[in-house]
Amino acid sequence: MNLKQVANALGVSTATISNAFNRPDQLSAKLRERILRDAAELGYHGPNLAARTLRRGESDVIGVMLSDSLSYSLSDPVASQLLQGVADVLVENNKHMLLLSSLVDTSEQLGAESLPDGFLLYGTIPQKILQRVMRNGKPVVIVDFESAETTSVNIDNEHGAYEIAKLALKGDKTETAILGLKLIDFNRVCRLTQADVDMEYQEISRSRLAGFMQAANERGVNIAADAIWHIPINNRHNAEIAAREALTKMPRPEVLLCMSDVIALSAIRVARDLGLRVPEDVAITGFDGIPEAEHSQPPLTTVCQQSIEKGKLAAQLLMEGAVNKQVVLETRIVQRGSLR
Amino acid sequence: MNLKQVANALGVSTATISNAFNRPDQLSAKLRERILRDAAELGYHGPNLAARTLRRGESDVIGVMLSDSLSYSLSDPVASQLLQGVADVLVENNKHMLLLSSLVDTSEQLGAESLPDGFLLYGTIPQKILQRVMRNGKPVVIVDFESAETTSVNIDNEHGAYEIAKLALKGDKTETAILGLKLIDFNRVCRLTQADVDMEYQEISRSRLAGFMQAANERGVNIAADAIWHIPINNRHNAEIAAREALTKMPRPEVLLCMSDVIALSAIRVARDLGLRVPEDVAITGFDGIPEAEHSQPPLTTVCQQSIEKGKLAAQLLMEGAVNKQVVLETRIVQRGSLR
DNA sequence: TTGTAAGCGTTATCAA
DNA sequence: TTGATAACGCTTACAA
Repeated sequence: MNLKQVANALGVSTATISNAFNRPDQLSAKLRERILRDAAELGYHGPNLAARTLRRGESDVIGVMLSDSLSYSLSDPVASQLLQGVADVLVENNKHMLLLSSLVDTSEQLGAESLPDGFLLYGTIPQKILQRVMRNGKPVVIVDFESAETTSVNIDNEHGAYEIAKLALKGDKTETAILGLKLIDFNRVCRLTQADVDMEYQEISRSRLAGFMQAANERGVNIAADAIWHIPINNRHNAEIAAREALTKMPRPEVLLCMSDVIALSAIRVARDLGLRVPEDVAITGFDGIPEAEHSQPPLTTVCQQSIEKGKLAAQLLMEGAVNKQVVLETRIVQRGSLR
Repeated sequence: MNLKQVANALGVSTATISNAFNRPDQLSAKLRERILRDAAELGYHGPNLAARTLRRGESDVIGVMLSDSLSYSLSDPVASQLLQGVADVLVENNKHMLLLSSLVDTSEQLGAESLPDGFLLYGTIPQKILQRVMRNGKPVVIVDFESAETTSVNIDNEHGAYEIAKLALKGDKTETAILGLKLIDFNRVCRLTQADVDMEYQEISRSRLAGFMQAANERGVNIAADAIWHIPINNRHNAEIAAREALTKMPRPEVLLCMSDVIALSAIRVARDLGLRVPEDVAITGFDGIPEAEHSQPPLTTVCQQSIEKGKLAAQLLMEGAVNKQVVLETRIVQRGSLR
């Protein structure tokens, strides 16, 4: 059932049907009502999106490209919250959301990239793919990733990390370990070497590391490379492995600086399993401010980033067609029981 | 940059370019290589999806329609897990995922429904919308929702609820309350009346209620209507309100049967706030088997449904073009600390 | 292996 | 308000 058939069936021209759906001002209200109703009855619910897109050059679809796999991203609380914010704004603007992953590199995926009117890219997207997406000339907003040529929304990772580490290293605590995110290019949990620490690697994890290290420096605390864990995937399983290693290390850390709440929450559980009291035996800090962080025992002291708001803002900038605007959102420390 | 321009630039015919992307066997491997490389250099990454879809009648896009808002669904652990499973299988099959919500009813949304090659519907979708989606003749698989005319994936909610209630009501415990999901058509947390209990209402919550009630009957336990809470939205906020009411009710419940893990986890927290020991003062059970349920204190005894697997299976059935196949997945009880 | 051309369902323009 | 028509970018049958 297509527009032409509907026009025939209703005894009006195709132009009138098209206008009924796209330009209400081009016909009388009654006629429009009648057309919409009768068309629906015939099983015609509006112009075919492919044809309409081809003709208009606009699909009302927004591509949301995630740096990780879709299924990982949907399981990660931070990515989920970002998507919630994005979804809210897109729905409000009558846009549809097409999920893409920068890990998929098939010709089908490349073809799909021609459909959206604009893109929202989340996380560390390979330069090559970013270039490809940008070259098609549609609006792009990137989140949690820096690029001078694009509108972007970021948080000040280094500052947030600095602030919380400074808070954690207050007093006389000195034995400190860091449970990091993906810090090097290796797919298993491990400790860093000094060479790893000195390496350049453009990820938010590096900014957080820099913040931690600066605070440690200022407090006169030394954190050796082998007290820093690389956690390639931010999930419970990896986090528990690293937390167990860190908390059984001798001398035992009095402070555990974690680069994500997921990691910190796992660390709290591991500490409990090991019979350690938090924060008396070991203080633990997180990063992100996910909802679960409020409800652990003890609740988590963390750096709150408003992920939902970040998603909303990014989507809004995309809707507005913001050009080359770089936004950096504030973070704030939320002090709870895991750190006195 | 389109296929024709690329053909001109490379000095070959449009058919050859098209074949290079779609039918590798129609030209020599070297020529194909050259074309793909040169085309990419020109900024052409493959056929325009709208045009390709229009011509082929296939978009490689699958529409995933959620009964709730996108942003709520992304925040709900069960829906998220389902989406993870779906995403995995779709990506494997080189399909793209377009998110839709049955709550959105604009002409844009209706238009968007013309794009996908098939639909996966999750949750209680209004009959009218289900009909509309089905009328366009594309494959449809529904999840957590029953309809004789469609392939569907469900779990046996009544049986799962029956089993866990039977377990919970073992021994001499009799004072019981139920924290339900959406049981009536009202948007605030409240208790039921007897009339509400007797009402017909096609939701999984009703099956779970039936299972609870049957087990209670068999145990000789009476659960009054005013010991059953209606929780219209499955989130922490609503759950806490209901849990607080239930746990401060006199006589105080010894058993709290919750229709979701999100609710049960909130109930555990509320119990702790009230100074009640779980399970000594009040035993609490959940439903779903979300990851967090393993890590609460105490960990939650619940009915495990494998939501990720459910999503995978549904997507597989959709990919296979299964016709009118009704699958009911097993649930299993996982006994942990919240119920002895 | 190549070139040609019809047609997918729409929108927009133009003249009536 | 209508009807006719070109164009959007592609795929594919067919002939070369």
